[in-house]
Amino acid sequence: MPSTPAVPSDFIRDIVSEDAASGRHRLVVTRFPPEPNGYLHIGHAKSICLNFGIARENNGRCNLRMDDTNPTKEDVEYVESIQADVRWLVSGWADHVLGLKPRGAHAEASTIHGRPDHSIAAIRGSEAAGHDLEPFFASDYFPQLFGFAERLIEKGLAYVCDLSPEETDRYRGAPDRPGQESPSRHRTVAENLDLFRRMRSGEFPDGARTLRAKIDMASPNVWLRDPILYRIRHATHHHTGDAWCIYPMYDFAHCLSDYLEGVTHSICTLEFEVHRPLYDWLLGALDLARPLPRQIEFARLNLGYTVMSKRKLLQLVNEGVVTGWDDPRMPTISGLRRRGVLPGSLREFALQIGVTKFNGLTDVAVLEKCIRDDLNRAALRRLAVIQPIKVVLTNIAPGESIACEATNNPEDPASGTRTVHLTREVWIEQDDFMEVPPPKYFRLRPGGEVRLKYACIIRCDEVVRDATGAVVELRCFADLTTRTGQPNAGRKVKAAIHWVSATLAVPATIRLYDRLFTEEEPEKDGRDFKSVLNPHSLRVVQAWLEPSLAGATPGERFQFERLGYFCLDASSPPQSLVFNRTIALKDSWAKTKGE
RNA sequence: UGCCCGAUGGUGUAACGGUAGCACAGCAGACUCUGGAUCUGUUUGUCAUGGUUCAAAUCCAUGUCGGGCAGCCA
Repeated sequence: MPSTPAVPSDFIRDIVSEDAASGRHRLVVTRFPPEPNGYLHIGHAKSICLNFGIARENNGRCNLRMDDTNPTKEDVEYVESIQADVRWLVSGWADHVLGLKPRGAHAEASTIHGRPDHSIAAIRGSEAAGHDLEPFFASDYFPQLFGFAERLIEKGLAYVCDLSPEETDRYRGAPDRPGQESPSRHRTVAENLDLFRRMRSGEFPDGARTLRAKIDMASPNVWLRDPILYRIRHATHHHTGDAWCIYPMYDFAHCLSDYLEGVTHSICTLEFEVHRPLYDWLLGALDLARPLPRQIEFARLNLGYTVMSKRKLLQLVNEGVVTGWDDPRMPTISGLRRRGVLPGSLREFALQIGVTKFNGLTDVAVLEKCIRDDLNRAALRRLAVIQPIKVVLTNIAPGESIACEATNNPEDPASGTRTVHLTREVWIEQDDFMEVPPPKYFRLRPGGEVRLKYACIIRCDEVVRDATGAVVELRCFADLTTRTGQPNAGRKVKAAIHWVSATLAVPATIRLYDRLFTEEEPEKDGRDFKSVLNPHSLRVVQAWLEPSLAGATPGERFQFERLGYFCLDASSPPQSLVFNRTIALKDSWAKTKGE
């Protein structure tokens, strides 16, 4: 088992600890602020674990906030899925620090030391009983944000600009070339206020005007070249409907949303590093009454054999490469869940990979190790045969059934045992028999012996072929004195293989998943990620399962011995069984065999 | 090419001027009624060049390489 320190440490946690120790804040508050324009993926899981982990370690709070300032890209379907995914991931670990608000609550005005202020109250999971709660929405702050914008205008720090999108682009200059001031830059405060209010009342069409901060068109940081704060968009918003036709930009909305919620540490990914001066400028320009939040950036997750952007994942969904956002091959949280991954595995993964500013590529083996470790401890063992070959046990009578006791989970003695029945005809895996085996092959061969796990040792006496010469049946002798509790139970053979009774087994459909891409870096050297899709990422096969599996419930996970971990699909129809393979067991024989 | 950020074994990550450690992967072995799990051992590393210092992965300088930034996206 991986030995991860109980209290993780990284440069961000160090900063938070120092701030907490300095007494600068009453309570450590972080936030997880996804835009509801897609499903959450494992990269978001890293961020969730960081933000909720910090809140948890400091007995603080982590607000879930929809960063929904762009009505044309967002949808309620996404806000629903995001909530479900966050709750699932955090459940049993950090629910108590999950910050939400009473449904319908808005930011409220107050006065602090004679200065006007606005803030919104949060309720932590630990005090949530009896409340009807919902996430925070940046769009709930549109009224306050509008007020902050007016304040900026009044201070001469923002102006309404008449430049068209193309002109704005041209005037911005380039990273190595200063920009040029907009002709609108020197309007009076009164004129700006009037124009901004008319923008809001719907007097102008999309793109006609913007509100911009007045900073420095010659700044080497292009985000300080009079960035746009508001744009006109006559569009219906998923949360505010048609109440607004101007919408704030990310940079303006984000820092102030953090402030309104009392966020102390605003943790985001590296691409926002160049935005930090703007984040600080905006907060600094408004003379705010309470301590300001602080932005800290870390490297986003890159994982081998997958892509990690919502845009590309959406493309896979839209083009039918996968069946949906929750296709078990997707690196989405919902995909991993449907695949059978436990939330604790993802949390452990986040701990293992750490948090830095180095933009690296994480080996999927780390994730797989976390998934296996978790499932190894939790999953009940069952017997199943995927590629069957028939074995006839010649010394067992037709209709005879021999009860054998099978361990449910060797890692957890409390899980007890169950009974499996040995009959004259059983299925074993085709891989577990070879007529002319290579060296070091331990399984069944003509004249050889192998143990049927939990049952007895069998000896292969005869190989039966069909007209084409293909092996269709093995006739074997079952040494019943080698059963548990029998005199020869201790007899050793080189291998124990899995099996199911051919007469009692239940059929099932099994979906065998493999990585979605054939290359560890699908987009290496600018190549199109769709050109390296793995055509065998899904294989559907029929299998035979031990009868006890007929009662499995959707979402239930098992280890099919020697094969891997499997999860009854959430949408498995009641009268038939559909299992998803979460992950195969490590197979050192495959390595030996491969050379 | 302007600005910002980064660089420690194959991969990811510690060491906060004083013994380069951990995890994953790999390899070898032990054990095993799962070729799983477990256990033991083990290969491999401070981007380069200067400087400061008794002492540098760590501080400074220069260079190299990698990433980010020029949406009315977030």
